[in-house]
Amino acid sequence: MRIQEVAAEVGLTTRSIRYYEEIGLLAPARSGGDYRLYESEDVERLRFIKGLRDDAGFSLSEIGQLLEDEAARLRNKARFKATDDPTERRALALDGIARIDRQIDSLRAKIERLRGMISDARVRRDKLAARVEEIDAGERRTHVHVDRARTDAS
Amino acid sequence: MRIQEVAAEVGLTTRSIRYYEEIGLLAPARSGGDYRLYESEDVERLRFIKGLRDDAGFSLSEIGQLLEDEAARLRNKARFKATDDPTERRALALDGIARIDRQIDSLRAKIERLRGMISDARVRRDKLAARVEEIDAGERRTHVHVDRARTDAS
DNA sequence: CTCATCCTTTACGTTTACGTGAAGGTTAGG
DNA sequence: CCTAACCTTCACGTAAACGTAAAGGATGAG
Repeated sequence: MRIQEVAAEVGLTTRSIRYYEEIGLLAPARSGGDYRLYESEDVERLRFIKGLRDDAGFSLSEIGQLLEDEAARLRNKARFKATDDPTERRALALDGIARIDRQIDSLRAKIERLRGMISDARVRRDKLAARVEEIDAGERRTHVHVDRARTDAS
Repeated sequence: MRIQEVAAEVGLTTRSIRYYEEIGLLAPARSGGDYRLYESEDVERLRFIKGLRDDAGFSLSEIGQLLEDEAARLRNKARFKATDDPTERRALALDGIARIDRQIDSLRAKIERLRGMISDARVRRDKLAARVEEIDAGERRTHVHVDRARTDAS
């Protein structure tokens, strides 16, 4: 796959993709004529980058860190397969677990802060909902109610 | 409160605070000598801005949108107090609820995407943990306790 | 072989979100 | 009243994350 096709599929501009390569997030193969050639693995990587950027709001340097951890994971995996020394295999696995735990902690911290913001908002929401119910209770002739479904789940 | 005190308390630089004012996120009162004077309400607002910026990764323009919603909420609140027509009061409360729900939805969507990333990570983690347990089980069975800690290459 | 359409590198431009002085006014303590 | 420590408004500088155009090479259909 060449760059424009990848860009269309993933939803990035060619400039962004080249930029990501420039700062070391990516390293596609080259054709004889110096064209960049993207494997499905590269496309996956780009999707991952876009997800981290758009969904989680990570900076490209943070993403770089996560990808390096990912690369270390793959190196560990290869080394794990190459050896049969249980002590080394155990150490490799534990290292992988530590890396993943760091990633999870960072994601979880983000979630916790977002949750705090939600619960603040929910307090305000419930106050308003209570107002509406008061009014409705006062107006016995009407048959309306407030949708409280959103206040149930977190 | 003057700008430096606020900055220290909230954890922002004076430059950032002035910048937020410049782009319309804030409008503190002024003293006779043109000094900015911050009320506790302004400090709250700054905390809110910092939270959205750091925790949720919102851009300042997105934050501006949220704050406008917040301002509309306050206008509604004032209007709510000023009237006693139950129909209008009900409409105002419902409008406020709708605004808050939009905020919550946007936060929740972010959380969901982060959660997806966490569960991906957890799957990988569990696989590695299983490896470690396998190894430990094997070691117990064979009763081999050679200390190779210093011979491994990480 | 030709032409259109890709692709390449190089390089300057842009927006966001500030940092960092410069030049000067304000305020509180001694 | 003086001085240090605030504050003010310019105004230029910067890093990140690209946009955009120029100048030229590669590739595929006809």
